[in-house]
Amino acid sequence: MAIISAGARVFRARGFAAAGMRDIASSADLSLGNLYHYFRGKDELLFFCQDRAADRLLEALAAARKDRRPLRLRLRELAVAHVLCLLDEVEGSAAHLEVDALPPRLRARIVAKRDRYERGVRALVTAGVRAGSLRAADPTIATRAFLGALNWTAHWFRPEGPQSTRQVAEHVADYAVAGLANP
Amino acid sequence: MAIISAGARVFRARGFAAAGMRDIASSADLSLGNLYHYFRGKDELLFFCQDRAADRLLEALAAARKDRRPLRLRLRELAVAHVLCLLDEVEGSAAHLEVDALPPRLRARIVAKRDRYERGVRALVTAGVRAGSLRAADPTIATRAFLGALNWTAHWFRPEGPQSTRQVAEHVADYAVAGLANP
DNA sequence: ACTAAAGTAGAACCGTGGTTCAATCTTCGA
DNA sequence: TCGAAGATTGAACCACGGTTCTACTTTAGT
Repeated sequence: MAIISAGARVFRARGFAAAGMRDIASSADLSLGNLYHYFRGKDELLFFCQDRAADRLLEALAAARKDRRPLRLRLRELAVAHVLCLLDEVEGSAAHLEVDALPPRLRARIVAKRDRYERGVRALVTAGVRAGSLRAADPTIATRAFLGALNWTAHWFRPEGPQSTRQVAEHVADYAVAGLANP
Repeated sequence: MAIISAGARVFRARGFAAAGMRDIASSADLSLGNLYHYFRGKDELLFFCQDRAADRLLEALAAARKDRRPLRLRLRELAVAHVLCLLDEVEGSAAHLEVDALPPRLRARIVAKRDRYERGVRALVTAGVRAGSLRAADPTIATRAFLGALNWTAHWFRPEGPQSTRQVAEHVADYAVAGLANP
């Protein structure tokens, strides 16, 4: 699946619409025609990128659900995993931007997974609110703002920077959870 | 400047690369050729959208600087203005996504303004940390996470939803500031 | 070794879309 | 009234890029 990684790399660098199949092919050390031997087209390639990233997020969600520690810690760990998914796995970044670039059929499948993820995170947040350890005037909005703080990392993080992905992920996660914490 | 608004609307709906000059023209009730009478090209149109939004953000920053209340309140008001800029002024949303779509010359001018804004916000955050009312392990990262929570709103907000832009802006701002607050 | 399936390549097709152009219509001050 | 500057149009140009096609090469099972 090195092809998917190459595609995700180009998607991330240039954006979906601006990314050319020729770019992706050469980035994957394939000829253009050969690339079409593996994928029906550009849409499908993006779909696989997004699908893999969504699966990874859902895995992290499942782990956070099994966990029995306080919800603050569980959400923090989820947040770290979320950011690492965006920064380490190149597919992740491509996945989170440009969800609407897909044709309806494929788009629906990704949106479904993404919604499942968001609902799961929201459930954790509301559980925390009920338990008293978290606070959120509007859990839906708070959850989206929480995820926004995480997602935006893909926009500004540069690997050449001084901090490792893990350091960045932990700092961002600390901030994101603090916004929900009950003082 | 109704043309800029129309352009921003299409940019936001379809994304820069996918937005066609024909779409923009018809959305602005202009013929394609006439659109080129007012703007040299697609790049310049995006540039004006981003430039206006950046100016609006800088205005909000200036207001937050003049303010003499506690930094938490000033940052909250800045956050509300920031989100409202994204949601109310259609140009705003177009501005924040796809910064890299511009040719180097124009891009540099936008990036300069955006950096000035981010530095200004970061200065407010570090001032709050020094004063003891705020807390941030890494002010640069915290500021970016803060702005991320705000910026991501443009991705998920739908005007048809139950809440007004102002309500959403205030909820998001509450969350974003809480992430910086010293408990 | 043989052959069928999969891998690989390069060129060509063709629609889309940014841009340009020449021509016509409005506006408005002199 | 006249004419120049700006507004407006529709069509045409042309490059870029997604996709397809056909032919050649490698692999793998019998």
